[in-house]
Amino acid sequence: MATPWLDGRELRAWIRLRGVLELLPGVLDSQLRRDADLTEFEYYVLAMLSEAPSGTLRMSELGRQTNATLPRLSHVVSRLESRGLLERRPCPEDRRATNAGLTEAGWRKVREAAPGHVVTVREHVLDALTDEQVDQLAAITDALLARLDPTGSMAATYTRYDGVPDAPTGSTAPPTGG
Amino acid sequence: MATPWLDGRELRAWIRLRGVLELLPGVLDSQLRRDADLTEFEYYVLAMLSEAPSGTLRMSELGRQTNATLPRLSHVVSRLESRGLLERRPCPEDRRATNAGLTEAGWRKVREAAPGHVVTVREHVLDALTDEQVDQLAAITDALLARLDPTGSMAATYTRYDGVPDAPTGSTAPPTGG
DNA sequence: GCAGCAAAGTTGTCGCTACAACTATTCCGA
DNA sequence: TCGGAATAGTTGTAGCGACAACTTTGCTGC
Repeated sequence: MATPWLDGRELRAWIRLRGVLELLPGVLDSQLRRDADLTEFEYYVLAMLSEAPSGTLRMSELGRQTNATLPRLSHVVSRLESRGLLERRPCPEDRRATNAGLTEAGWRKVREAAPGHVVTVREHVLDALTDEQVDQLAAITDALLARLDPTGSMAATYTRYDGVPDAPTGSTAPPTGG
Repeated sequence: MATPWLDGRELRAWIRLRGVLELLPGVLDSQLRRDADLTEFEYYVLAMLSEAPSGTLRMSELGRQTNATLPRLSHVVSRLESRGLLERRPCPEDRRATNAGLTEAGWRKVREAAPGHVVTVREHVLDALTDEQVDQLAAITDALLARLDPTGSMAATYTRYDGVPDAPTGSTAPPTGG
Protein backbone atom coordinates (compact mmCIF):
# COMPACT_ATOMS: atom_id res chain seq x y z
CA MET A 1 0.00 0.00 0.00
CA ALA A 2 2.95 2.39 -0.51
CA THR A 3 1.84 5.73 -1.87
CA PRO A 4 2.61 6.01 -5.58
CA TRP A 5 4.40 9.38 -5.48
CA LEU A 6 4.81 11.20 -8.75
CA ASP A 7 8.17 11.14 -10.47
CA GLY A 8 9.80 14.18 -12.06
CA ARG A 9 8.09 13.86 -15.43
CA GLU A 10 4.68 13.35 -13.89
CA LEU A 11 5.21 16.14 -11.43
CA ARG A 12 6.10 18.62 -14.13
CA ALA A 13 3.02 17.81 -16.17
CA TRP A 14 0.77 17.90 -13.14
CA ILE A 15 2.05 21.10 -11.55
CA ARG A 16 1.78 22.92 -14.84
CA LEU A 17 -1.68 21.60 -15.54
CA ARG A 18 -2.65 22.78 -12.10
CA GLY A 19 -1.26 26.21 -12.93
CA VAL A 20 -3.37 26.38 -16.07
CA LEU A 21 -6.41 25.32 -14.06
CA GLU A 22 -5.74 28.16 -11.68
CA LEU A 23 -4.95 30.93 -14.14
CA LEU A 24 -6.90 30.37 -17.33
CA PRO A 25 -10.44 30.75 -15.96
CA GLY A 26 -9.55 34.13 -14.50
CA VAL A 27 -8.22 35.38 -17.81
CA LEU A 28 -11.34 34.35 -19.67
CA ASP A 29 -13.63 35.71 -17.01
CA SER A 30 -12.05 39.10 -16.81
CA GLN A 31 -12.05 39.71 -20.55
CA LEU A 32 -15.75 38.88 -20.81
CA ARG A 33 -16.63 40.78 -17.68
CA ARG A 34 -14.83 43.84 -18.93
CA ASP A 35 -16.07 43.78 -22.51
CA ALA A 36 -19.50 42.23 -22.23
CA ASP A 37 -20.48 42.26 -18.56
CA LEU A 38 -20.73 38.48 -18.59
CA THR A 39 -19.11 35.64 -16.73
CA GLU A 40 -17.41 33.03 -18.88
CA PHE A 41 -20.04 30.62 -17.68
CA GLU A 42 -22.88 33.02 -18.47
CA TYR A 43 -21.40 33.48 -21.91
CA TYR A 44 -21.41 29.75 -22.52
CA VAL A 45 -25.01 29.46 -21.45
CA LEU A 46 -25.96 32.05 -24.03
CA ALA A 47 -23.62 30.54 -26.62
CA MET A 48 -25.04 27.05 -26.26
CA LEU A 49 -28.54 28.40 -26.59
CA SER A 50 -27.50 30.33 -29.68
CA GLU A 51 -26.53 27.10 -31.37
CA ALA A 52 -29.70 25.23 -30.46
CA PRO A 53 -32.79 25.18 -32.66
CA SER A 54 -34.81 28.35 -31.98
CA GLY A 55 -32.24 29.35 -29.39
CA THR A 56 -34.00 27.12 -26.90
CA LEU A 57 -32.91 24.20 -24.76
CA ARG A 58 -34.16 22.28 -21.77
CA MET A 59 -32.44 23.16 -18.53
CA SER A 60 -30.97 19.70 -18.10
CA GLU A 61 -29.62 19.63 -21.65
CA LEU A 62 -28.19 23.09 -21.20
CA GLY A 63 -26.55 21.87 -18.03
CA ARG A 64 -24.90 19.00 -19.88
CA GLN A 65 -23.61 21.21 -22.64
CA THR A 66 -22.06 23.63 -20.18
CA ASN A 67 -20.78 20.99 -17.73
CA ALA A 68 -22.86 22.48 -14.96
CA THR A 69 -25.00 21.07 -12.21
CA LEU A 70 -28.68 21.92 -12.28
CA PRO A 71 -28.67 24.05 -9.13
CA ARG A 72 -25.85 26.15 -10.45
CA LEU A 73 -27.51 26.52 -13.82
CA SER A 74 -30.82 27.41 -12.24
CA HIS A 75 -29.29 30.30 -10.34
CA VAL A 76 -27.43 31.58 -13.37
CA VAL A 77 -30.48 31.34 -15.58
CA SER A 78 -32.45 33.30 -13.02
CA ARG A 79 -29.93 36.11 -13.15
CA LEU A 80 -29.82 36.11 -16.94
CA GLU A 81 -33.61 36.08 -17.03
CA SER A 82 -33.81 39.08 -14.73
CA ARG A 83 -31.44 40.88 -17.09
CA GLY A 84 -33.75 40.11 -19.98
CA LEU A 85 -31.26 37.96 -21.89
CA LEU A 86 -33.34 34.80 -21.84
CA GLU A 87 -36.75 33.50 -20.86
CA ARG A 88 -37.98 30.45 -19.04
CA ARG A 89 -41.10 28.69 -20.27
CA PRO A 90 -42.61 25.45 -19.07
CA CYS A 91 -42.06 22.57 -21.47
CA PRO A 92 -45.37 21.40 -22.94
CA GLU A 93 -44.29 17.79 -23.47
CA ASP A 94 -42.95 17.16 -19.97
CA ARG A 95 -44.43 19.25 -17.24
CA ARG A 96 -41.43 18.69 -14.99
CA ALA A 97 -39.16 20.35 -17.49
CA THR A 98 -38.32 23.96 -18.26
CA ASN A 99 -37.11 25.45 -21.49
CA ALA A 100 -34.70 28.34 -21.58
CA GLY A 101 -34.75 30.46 -24.73
CA LEU A 102 -32.79 33.48 -25.87
CA THR A 103 -34.58 36.80 -26.14
CA GLU A 104 -33.73 39.37 -28.79
CA ALA A 105 -31.45 41.07 -26.30
CA GLY A 106 -29.85 37.70 -25.62
CA TRP A 107 -29.09 37.18 -29.29
CA ARG A 108 -27.57 40.61 -29.53
CA LYS A 109 -25.48 40.05 -26.43
CA VAL A 110 -24.00 36.78 -27.60
CA ARG A 111 -23.26 38.15 -31.05
CA GLU A 112 -21.53 41.13 -29.51
CA ALA A 113 -19.51 39.10 -27.04
CA ALA A 114 -18.39 36.25 -29.27
CA PRO A 115 -15.65 37.93 -31.31
CA GLY A 116 -13.76 39.22 -28.29
CA HIS A 117 -13.98 35.87 -26.61
CA VAL A 118 -12.64 34.01 -29.62
CA VAL A 119 -9.72 36.38 -29.81
CA THR A 120 -8.94 35.79 -26.15
CA VAL A 121 -9.07 32.03 -26.55
CA ARG A 122 -6.72 32.27 -29.51
CA GLU A 123 -4.30 34.58 -27.77
CA HIS A 124 -4.05 32.60 -24.57
CA VAL A 125 -4.48 29.06 -25.78
CA LEU A 126 -4.43 28.16 -29.43
CA ASP A 127 -1.80 30.59 -30.63
CA ALA A 128 0.59 29.26 -28.01
CA LEU A 129 0.47 25.79 -29.56
CA THR A 130 1.61 24.17 -32.78
CA ASP A 131 -0.99 22.46 -34.96
CA GLU A 132 0.31 19.17 -33.72
CA GLN A 133 -0.06 20.23 -30.12
CA VAL A 134 -3.64 21.28 -30.70
CA ASP A 135 -4.43 17.75 -31.80
CA GLN A 136 -2.48 16.29 -28.90
CA LEU A 137 -4.41 18.51 -26.54
CA ALA A 138 -7.70 17.30 -27.99
CA ALA A 139 -6.66 13.69 -27.47
CA ILE A 140 -5.38 14.31 -23.95
CA THR A 141 -8.44 16.22 -22.79
CA ASP A 142 -10.63 13.59 -24.38
CA ALA A 143 -8.92 10.95 -22.25
CA LEU A 144 -9.23 13.08 -19.14
CA LEU A 145 -12.91 13.73 -19.66
CA ALA A 146 -13.50 10.02 -19.94
CA ARG A 147 -12.24 9.76 -16.35
CA LEU A 148 -13.85 12.90 -15.04
CA ASP A 149 -17.25 12.20 -16.49
CA PRO A 150 -17.37 8.45 -17.03
CA THR A 151 -21.12 8.26 -17.51
CA GLY A 152 -20.95 10.93 -20.17
CA SER A 153 -23.65 12.83 -18.37
CA MET A 154 -21.87 15.97 -19.41
CA ALA A 155 -20.64 14.60 -22.66
CA ALA A 156 -22.52 16.75 -25.10
CA THR A 157 -19.65 19.08 -25.64
CA TYR A 158 -16.93 16.59 -26.20
CA THR A 159 -18.39 14.02 -28.50
CA ARG A 160 -15.61 11.72 -29.52
CA TYR A 161 -13.85 12.54 -32.74
CA ASP A 162 -13.81 9.70 -35.21
CA GLY A 163 -12.64 11.55 -38.26
CA VAL A 164 -16.00 13.12 -38.92
CA PRO A 165 -15.98 16.83 -38.13
CA ASP A 166 -18.23 17.71 -35.22
CA ALA A 167 -21.25 19.75 -35.92
CA PRO A 168 -20.39 23.28 -34.82
CA THR A 169 -21.09 22.80 -31.15
CA GLY A 170 -18.58 25.24 -29.83
CA SER A 171 -18.89 28.36 -27.85
CA THR A 172 -16.48 29.81 -30.20
CA ALA A 173 -18.09 29.01 -33.45
CA PRO A 174 -19.94 31.91 -35.00
CA PRO A 175 -23.34 32.35 -33.38
CA THR A 176 -25.77 30.97 -35.91
CA GLY A 177 -28.24 33.72 -36.60
CA GLY A 178 -31.74 33.84 -35.12
CA MET B 1 -11.13 42.68 -38.92
CA ALA B 2 -13.08 39.46 -39.55
CA THR B 3 -13.39 37.36 -36.42
CA PRO B 4 -11.04 34.37 -36.56
CA TRP B 5 -13.60 31.69 -35.69
CA LEU B 6 -12.25 28.36 -34.57
CA ASP B 7 -12.25 25.50 -37.02
CA GLY B 8 -13.29 21.94 -36.16
CA ARG B 9 -9.91 20.82 -34.83
CA GLU B 10 -9.46 23.90 -32.71
CA LEU B 11 -13.00 23.75 -31.45
CA ARG B 12 -12.63 20.16 -30.30
CA ALA B 13 -9.46 20.89 -28.38
CA TRP B 14 -10.90 24.01 -26.84
CA ILE B 15 -14.30 22.67 -25.82
CA ARG B 16 -12.68 19.68 -24.20
CA LEU B 17 -10.09 21.75 -22.40
CA ARG B 18 -12.93 23.89 -21.15
CA GLY B 19 -14.67 20.75 -19.88
CA VAL B 20 -11.56 19.74 -17.97
CA LEU B 21 -11.30 23.23 -16.52
CA GLU B 22 -14.86 22.92 -15.33
CA LEU B 23 -14.80 19.40 -13.92
CA LEU B 24 -11.33 18.63 -12.62
CA PRO B 25 -11.16 21.19 -9.81
CA GLY B 26 -14.39 19.87 -8.36
CA VAL B 27 -13.12 16.31 -8.31
CA LEU B 28 -9.92 17.29 -6.52
CA ASP B 29 -11.75 19.52 -4.09
CA SER B 30 -14.33 17.01 -3.08
CA GLN B 31 -11.83 14.23 -2.41
CA LEU B 32 -9.74 16.45 -0.17
CA ARG B 33 -12.74 17.95 1.52
CA ARG B 34 -14.15 14.54 2.27
CA ASP B 35 -10.94 12.86 3.40
CA ALA B 36 -8.96 15.70 4.95
CA ASP B 37 -11.36 18.61 5.45
CA LEU B 38 -9.23 20.75 3.16
CA THR B 39 -9.76 22.64 -0.05
CA GLU B 40 -7.45 21.71 -2.89
CA PHE B 41 -6.00 25.18 -2.58
CA GLU B 42 -5.56 24.89 1.18
CA TYR B 43 -3.81 21.59 0.60
CA TYR B 44 -1.37 23.21 -1.81
CA VAL B 45 -0.60 25.96 0.62
CA LEU B 46 0.34 23.37 3.22
CA ALA B 47 2.16 21.24 0.66
CA MET B 48 4.30 24.09 -0.60
CA LEU B 49 5.23 25.00 2.92
CA SER B 50 6.10 21.38 3.64
CA GLU B 51 8.69 21.49 0.89
CA ALA B 52 10.26 24.75 1.99
CA PRO B 53 13.16 24.98 4.44
CA SER B 54 11.75 24.80 7.98
CA GLY B 55 8.28 24.60 6.54
CA THR B 56 8.29 28.36 6.19
CA LEU B 57 7.81 30.76 3.30
CA ARG B 58 7.07 34.40 2.78
CA MET B 59 3.51 35.18 1.82
CA SER B 60 4.45 36.53 -1.57
CA GLU B 61 6.60 33.51 -2.39
CA LEU B 62 3.85 31.21 -1.21
CA GLY B 63 1.50 33.09 -3.46
CA ARG B 64 3.74 32.52 -6.46
CA GLN B 65 4.10 28.84 -5.78
CA THR B 66 0.37 28.35 -5.53
CA ASN B 67 -0.56 30.69 -8.37
CA ALA B 68 -2.60 32.83 -6.03
CA THR B 69 -3.06 36.54 -5.55
CA LEU B 70 -1.99 37.97 -2.24
CA PRO B 71 -5.48 38.92 -1.06
CA ARG B 72 -6.73 35.42 -1.70
CA LEU B 73 -3.76 33.89 0.01
CA SER B 74 -4.10 36.18 2.99
CA HIS B 75 -7.67 35.09 3.59
CA VAL B 76 -6.82 31.43 3.26
CA VAL B 77 -3.83 31.71 5.53
CA SER B 78 -6.01 33.40 8.12
CA ARG B 79 -8.39 30.47 8.09
CA LEU B 80 -5.60 27.92 8.29
CA GLU B 81 -4.04 29.87 11.09
CA SER B 82 -7.27 29.91 13.06
CA ARG B 83 -7.39 26.14 12.64
CA GLY B 84 -3.91 25.86 14.07
CA LEU B 85 -2.32 24.42 10.92
CA LEU B 86 0.16 27.24 10.40
CA GLU B 87 1.45 30.39 12.03
CA ARG B 88 2.20 33.88 10.79
CA ARG B 89 5.29 35.65 12.07
CA PRO B 90 6.72 38.99 10.99
CA CYS B 91 9.82 38.63 8.85
CA PRO B 92 12.88 40.01 10.65
CA GLU B 93 14.77 41.01 7.50
CA ASP B 94 11.96 42.94 5.84
CA ARG B 95 9.40 44.41 8.13
CA ARG B 96 6.83 44.65 5.36
CA ALA B 97 6.89 40.91 4.91
CA THR B 98 5.20 38.06 6.73
CA ASN B 99 6.35 34.47 7.03
CA ALA B 100 3.94 31.60 7.15
CA GLY B 101 5.17 28.41 8.80
CA LEU B 102 3.64 25.00 9.41
CA THR B 103 2.78 24.00 12.94
CA GLU B 104 3.09 20.44 14.20
CA ALA B 105 -0.59 19.96 13.42
CA GLY B 106 0.06 21.36 9.96
CA TRP B 107 2.80 18.82 9.30
CA ARG B 108 0.52 16.03 10.44
CA LYS B 109 -2.33 17.26 8.29
CA VAL B 110 -0.28 17.46 5.10
CA ARG B 111 1.27 14.05 5.69
CA GLU B 112 -2.15 12.56 6.24
CA ALA B 113 -3.71 14.21 3.23
CA ALA B 114 -0.95 13.67 0.68
CA PRO B 115 -1.41 9.97 -0.15
CA GLY B 116 -5.11 10.28 -0.92
CA HIS B 117 -4.50 13.31 -3.07
CA VAL B 118 -1.78 11.62 -5.09
CA VAL B 119 -4.04 8.68 -5.72
CA THR B 120 -6.79 10.99 -6.93
CA VAL B 121 -4.42 12.81 -9.28
CA ARG B 122 -3.26 9.50 -10.69
CA GLU B 123 -6.75 8.12 -11.12
CA HIS B 124 -8.20 11.15 -12.81
CA VAL B 125 -5.25 12.50 -14.73
CA LEU B 126 -2.03 10.55 -15.12
CA ASP B 127 -3.46 7.07 -15.42
CA ALA B 128 -5.65 8.25 -18.25
CA LEU B 129 -2.61 9.16 -20.34
CA THR B 130 0.23 7.32 -22.03
CA ASP B 131 3.81 8.17 -21.06
CA GLU B 132 4.11 10.07 -24.28
CA GLN B 133 0.97 12.07 -23.55
CA VAL B 134 2.28 13.01 -20.13
CA ASP B 135 5.29 14.61 -21.78
CA GLN B 136 3.10 16.26 -24.40
CA LEU B 137 0.91 17.65 -21.64
CA ALA B 138 3.94 19.08 -19.87
CA ALA B 139 5.05 20.82 -23.06
CA ILE B 140 1.57 22.11 -23.86
CA THR B 141 0.90 23.46 -20.38
CA ASP B 142 4.34 25.01 -20.36
CA ALA B 143 3.46 26.90 -23.51
CA LEU B 144 0.12 27.97 -22.10
CA LEU B 145 1.62 29.23 -18.87
CA ALA B 146 4.02 31.35 -20.85
CA ARG B 147 0.96 33.18 -22.22
CA LEU B 148 -1.06 33.20 -19.02
CA ASP B 149 1.75 34.42 -16.84
CA PRO B 150 4.20 36.14 -19.18
CA THR B 151 6.11 37.93 -16.46
CA GLY B 152 6.64 34.68 -14.66
CA SER B 153 5.34 36.24 -11.49
CA MET B 154 3.78 32.93 -10.72
CA ALA B 155 6.46 30.89 -12.33
CA ALA B 156 7.97 29.14 -9.37
CA THR B 157 6.04 25.98 -9.95
CA TYR B 158 6.65 25.55 -13.59
CA THR B 159 10.30 26.23 -14.07
CA ARG B 160 11.17 25.31 -17.59
CA TYR B 161 12.49 21.81 -18.10
CA ASP B 162 15.78 21.72 -19.93
CA GLY B 163 16.77 18.15 -19.28
CA VAL B 164 17.71 18.74 -15.69
CA PRO B 165 15.14 17.24 -13.35
CA ASP B 166 13.36 19.85 -11.28
CA ALA B 167 13.94 19.85 -7.60
CA PRO B 168 10.94 18.15 -6.05
CA THR B 169 8.68 21.14 -6.01
CA GLY B 170 5.39 19.39 -6.39
CA SER B 171 2.37 19.15 -4.24
CA THR B 172 2.41 15.52 -4.92
CA ALA B 173 5.93 14.69 -4.02
CA PRO B 174 6.29 13.06 -0.62
CA PRO B 175 6.16 15.68 2.12
CA THR B 176 9.74 16.03 3.21
CA GLY B 177 9.77 15.43 6.91
CA GLY B 178 9.92 18.23 9.43
C1' DG C 1 17.34 63.29 4.50
C1' DC C 2 13.13 63.73 2.51
C1' DA C 3 9.63 63.41 -1.38
C1' DG C 4 7.56 60.03 -4.01
C1' DC C 5 6.86 55.69 -5.68
C1' DA C 6 6.96 50.64 -5.36
C1' DA C 7 6.40 46.43 -2.72
C1' DA C 8 4.09 43.49 0.87
C1' DG C 9 0.07 42.47 3.27
C1' DT C 10 -4.52 43.06 5.30
C1' DT C 11 -9.33 43.91 5.35
C1' DG C 12 -14.19 44.62 3.76
C1' DT C 13 -17.71 43.64 0.57
C1' DC C 14 -20.10 41.50 -3.11
C1' DG C 15 -21.21 37.73 -6.09
C1' DC C 16 -20.93 33.11 -7.48
C1' DT C 17 -20.96 28.05 -6.53
C1' DA C 18 -21.57 23.82 -3.78
C1' DC C 19 -24.51 21.32 -0.98
C1' DA C 20 -28.71 20.01 1.05
C1' DA C 21 -33.54 20.06 1.26
C1' DC C 22 -37.60 20.48 -1.04
C1' DT C 23 -41.69 20.29 -4.68
C1' DA C 24 -43.73 18.55 -8.63
C1' DT C 25 -44.13 15.44 -12.33
C1' DT C 26 -43.38 10.97 -14.72
C1' DC C 27 -42.27 6.19 -15.02
C1' DC C 28 -42.62 1.41 -13.68
C1' DG C 29 -44.13 -2.80 -11.64
C1' DA C 30 -47.53 -5.76 -9.67
C1' DT D 1 -54.39 1.94 -10.70
C1' DC D 2 -51.85 2.77 -7.27
C1' DG D 3 -47.49 3.07 -4.56
C1' DG D 4 -42.68 3.89 -4.87
C1' DA D 5 -38.77 5.33 -7.17
C1' DA D 6 -36.55 8.20 -10.43
C1' DT D 7 -36.32 12.61 -12.99
C1' DA D 8 -36.49 17.80 -13.46
C1' DG D 9 -36.06 21.76 -11.39
C1' DT D 10 -36.02 25.46 -7.58
C1' DT D 11 -34.56 27.63 -3.37
C1' DG D 12 -31.88 28.68 0.96
C1' DT D 13 -27.50 28.98 3.04
C1' DA D 14 -22.79 28.99 3.89
C1' DG D 15 -18.19 29.69 2.24
C1' DC D 16 -14.64 30.95 -0.95
C1' DG D 17 -12.51 34.23 -4.29
C1' DA D 18 -12.22 38.77 -6.85
C1' DC D 19 -11.68 43.46 -6.45
C1' DA D 20 -10.82 47.77 -4.40
C1' DA D 21 -9.18 50.50 -0.69
C1' DC D 22 -5.98 50.96 2.71
C1' DT D 23 -1.60 50.74 5.84
C1' DT D 24 3.05 50.07 6.49
C1' DT D 25 7.73 49.59 5.08
C1' DG D 26 11.49 49.95 1.82
C1' DC D 27 13.87 52.04 -2.05
C1' DT D 28 15.52 55.80 -5.18
C1' DG D 29 16.93 60.32 -6.70
C1' DC D 30 18.34 64.67 -5.75
